[in-house]
Amino acid sequence: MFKRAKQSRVFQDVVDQIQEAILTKKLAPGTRLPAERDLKEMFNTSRGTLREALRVLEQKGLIEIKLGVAGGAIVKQIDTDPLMESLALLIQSGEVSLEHLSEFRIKIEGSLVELATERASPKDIEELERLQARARHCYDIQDWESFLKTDEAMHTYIGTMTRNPVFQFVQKSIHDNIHRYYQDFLPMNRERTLENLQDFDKIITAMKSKNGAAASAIITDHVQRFHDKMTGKRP
Amino acid sequence: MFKRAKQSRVFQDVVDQIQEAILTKKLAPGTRLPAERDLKEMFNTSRGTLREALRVLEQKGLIEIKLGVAGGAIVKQIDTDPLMESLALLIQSGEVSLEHLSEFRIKIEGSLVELATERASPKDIEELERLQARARHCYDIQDWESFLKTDEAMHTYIGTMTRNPVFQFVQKSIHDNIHRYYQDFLPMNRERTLENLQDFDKIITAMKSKNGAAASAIITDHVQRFHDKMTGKRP
DNA sequence: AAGAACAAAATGGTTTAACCATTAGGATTA
DNA sequence: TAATCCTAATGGTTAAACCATTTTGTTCTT
Repeated sequence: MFKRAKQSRVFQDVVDQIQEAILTKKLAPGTRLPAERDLKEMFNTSRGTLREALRVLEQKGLIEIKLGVAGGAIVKQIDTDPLMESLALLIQSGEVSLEHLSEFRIKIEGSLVELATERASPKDIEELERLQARARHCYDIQDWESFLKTDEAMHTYIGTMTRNPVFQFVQKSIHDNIHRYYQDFLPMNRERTLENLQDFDKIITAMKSKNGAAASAIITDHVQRFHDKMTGKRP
Repeated sequence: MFKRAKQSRVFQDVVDQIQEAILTKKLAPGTRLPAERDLKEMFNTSRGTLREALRVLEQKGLIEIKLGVAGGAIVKQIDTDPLMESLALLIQSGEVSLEHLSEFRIKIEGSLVELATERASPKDIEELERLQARARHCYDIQDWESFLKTDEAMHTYIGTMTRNPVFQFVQKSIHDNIHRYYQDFLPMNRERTLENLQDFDKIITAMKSKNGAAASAIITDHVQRFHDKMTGKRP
């Protein structure tokens, strides 16, 4: 029925107060908080306790701490980095496997591409073609590592095109984490890379003609093939 | 080209060492770390610095700290709570809106229900029917708050049925966050609640006959209607 | 005047030693 | 036997000092 009353953790109270101020924009991104020695006076606490609070806020991605004179705690623009770090922990701990991620991709990436197609601006298409050209160059000089990076950038950019930060986070974190362990499971070679290039050619073509359904179908198949290779159904 | 060399932050080194030990299962969940006064000796550091490290690990969700004798830092089973907290921060900061979340739901929840249908065990269906009965009871006594909680529990349970932690996290975090701000946008009433009940009746029926496509279609429509109401397209 | 070298000061990072608050478990008592 | 109290281990907090880094201004050299 009731929750246990708040334990007396002074630093938690400091965290809450500063977090509240940041979330309600009383402290805008870029703002520099007072020095630790001043903050400790304001909160009527010791410097050690205050620093524990700052450590927590830093870990949450709400502030960034710089050294030296003119240094201090600076309010950060909130981003998805802490989210991605948490996901990486789940993967590294084995709680989430690459197969799990890959299965999720199969279900989501088609919808994502469809949305991106609907909302694509001419500039977006240009950027995709620029990335695709770079990928082709990497293929030509057989630089698989750079190819993978470009591939990741393309997927991530398609996420951006949805104009929806949830999709953007999903896309970024999936590909960031998949690529981090890619080599262990599925080393790139000439054949796979070429297949990848051709798929993206088709996707960009479909996007240009605003054919979201087609683009979705192509990438879903693309992802499905990747999943099958990884899980060894078609080794 | 190069990253700046690691800054001398002793507590970060302590964090890394303990995190490494946890992720590689050298420290299993449930294990109790030595007392702070002992750890500080092992790492050859001061207690303050050590505590900053513990604070970070606690924030990451890797350990839990208990008070009193026989207390201390206990290795936690990693879960999705830190991920959900990060998402909540993004929402509270306005970086992600409920409309963004809702749009994401429309695209994903159909696939999720389809997967859940494929993998549903008889026990799962029983559990869903139990929850549905509870929801009906809440409807009968017009307890909208409990109804919402039960509704959230059903969605979350369907996530569990996918047997894929990624879907589980997505479902949990979406509904946890949507319901947190539900009342502000869309207060429940007799009509909406009844509609909700009927939709779930259909979904469970479709699941029982292993008709994933039908279940998917029903919930997608359900979510779409919710989204339209919230964004005011059909007020 | 321009640039290089140096010095000063502010700030975060760390250390030490002490005391307070909480809690499990044993000792005591009714 | 059961309730109560005491003890000791452990996390939480405080205080004062010193170290390390970095910006900024000053001085010296050419």
